[in-house]
Formats: sequence, C-alpha cells, structure tokens
Amino acid sequence: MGLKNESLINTVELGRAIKRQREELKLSLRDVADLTDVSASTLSRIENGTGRPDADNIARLTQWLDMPVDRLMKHADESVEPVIYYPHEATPEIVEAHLRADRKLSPETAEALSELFRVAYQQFSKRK
Amino acid sequence: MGLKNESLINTVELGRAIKRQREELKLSLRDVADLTDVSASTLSRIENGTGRPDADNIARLTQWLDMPVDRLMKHADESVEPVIYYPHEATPEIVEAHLRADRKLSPETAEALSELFRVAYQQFSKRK
DNA sequence: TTACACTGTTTCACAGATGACACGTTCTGC
DNA sequence: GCAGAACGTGTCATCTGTGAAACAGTGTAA
Repeated sequence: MGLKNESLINTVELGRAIKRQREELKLSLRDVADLTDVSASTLSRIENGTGRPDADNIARLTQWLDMPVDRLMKHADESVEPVIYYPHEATPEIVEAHLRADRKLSPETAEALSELFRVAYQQFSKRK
Repeated sequence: MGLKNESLINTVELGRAIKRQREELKLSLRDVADLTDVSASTLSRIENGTGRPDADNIARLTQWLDMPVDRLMKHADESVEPVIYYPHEATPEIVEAHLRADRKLSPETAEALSELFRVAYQQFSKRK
C-alpha cells in the first residue's frame, strides 16, 4: 500500500498558496500569523515546505485561504489496486454487511445476494 | 478570534464515524489499522476521541471513509450533520479477498464460494 | 553615522502524538 | 474443562511540530 514516510497531504502546495496569497495582499509573515493564530515561525516553515504541519494549523490556513482542505489531498485512487480488505473471516454476516453498504446495489439486490451467499456458505462449509 | 486551546477539527465526530463504519463492516480495530496504515493503539484513541490526531492519520481515515475532510471542519457557521457514508463495495473481487483470507475455509472451499458469488453477482447486477 | 522598526529565519525547551509492545479480557475450538 | 487466538486498551520511549525569543538583514528617519 501507500508508503509510510511520505505525507498524504501536499504541504508544499499549501505553502506556495499561502505565500502567493500573502504577497498578493502585501502582508508580512507576522500579519498573516496574527490573522490566522499561527505563529510566525511555524508559518515560515510551512511557506518553505519544511516539516509536516499539524491538522489545526492546516485547518487555520486553508480557512484563511478559503480553500477546501481536500484540494491538498494526494488522492491515492491513482493506485492500480482499488480497495481490498484483509479481514479474517468471510461469514455470511460480513458479506451481508458489505452488500448492504454497497451504494451500487439496490436493497433488493443486496438482500438477494446475501440470502444466496448464506445458503451457499452453509452448503460448502458443512462438506468440509 | 478562535480560541487556541480548542481544535478546529471535529475529531470526536471522526472517531464516531470510524467506529460506526468499522462495526458496520464487522471489522476489528486491527483490520482497519492494517487497511489504513494507522496503528491499532492510535486508532483506538481516535475512536474514543482522545487527543488530536495528526494530519496524516486524519487523511488516511477520511480517505478510508471516503469522507471529505472539510466535513470535519468546525466552520464559524455551524452545520448539523450526522451523515452516514456507504463508501464500500461488495464486488466479487472484495468478497474473494475475504474468502481467501478466511483461515476457517479451505482453499478449495474459498475458491468454490468465490466462483459461485461471482456468477451470482453478475446475474443480479445485470437485471438492474 | 546612530537608533529604531521591521522583515524572514533559526534556535531551543517543551508538549504531545506516535507505534511497538504488553496487558487483561473475551471468544473459539478442542 | 483447557489452551490459544483475537479483541480493545494501556504503557512507554521516541520523535516531531510548536511558539517565544533571539537572530541577521534591510530600510528609514533624525
């Protein structure tokens, strides 16, 4: 899956956006610091893209930018592998839970598949 | 403006959403931990709403929930939203992953159930 | 020049989030 | 009954982001 050492959030992009907006408005680092309740030192680090800002500071700054946080997300759906679960069981209950949660299936379809799977599971399980 | 000691991110809501979804899918804490690359202990803390998760873990979990991060933001204008997400699917691939990972089933049984489910899924899906 | 105000950056002690691991409990199979 | 595994949670050493303050430059006015 995703590498652990690389952040899922594009903090470099955030830093650039902040600096652009700040200079556009001809504000100093400390001006923005006061406006956003982020310290000047931290703001400097963020603008330069060093480190990984915590959630609150990211929230304060995107709020000031009026930018949705999700725009900073490195969407991992680039990965070839969609979504795979590795639980420990595949009981009818679990399959049913998945089916009920599946937006693509109508409730009737989910119900029918659940029932079918349940019967099949029992059949196959008992012949062990 | 905003008080500094209170987070701008509704981590309690996040914890509740995670727990709801996890129990809906009947997954264990460690299952979700493996799926999201968030450690089990951290996940436990988040579900219980203690502490302030860092940005990466929030990103990983909202990504797993298929929930926009902005929905966790405490904007000045308050919105009331207990929203339920149903991001997951029950495609044959996913069910097959479950079956193969099921220690209680023999490989042959898992294979047979996978094939059966695959056929049934196609049948039911196409009749829309 | 001198003195002062401002800029962005860096230092540093500290608070707290993290994951590996251990713990106690509850299932589950034998 | 009895192991053994899986469950959620607690412990703890490590790591890192933080803000106050110090810092080095750069005007700017007397």
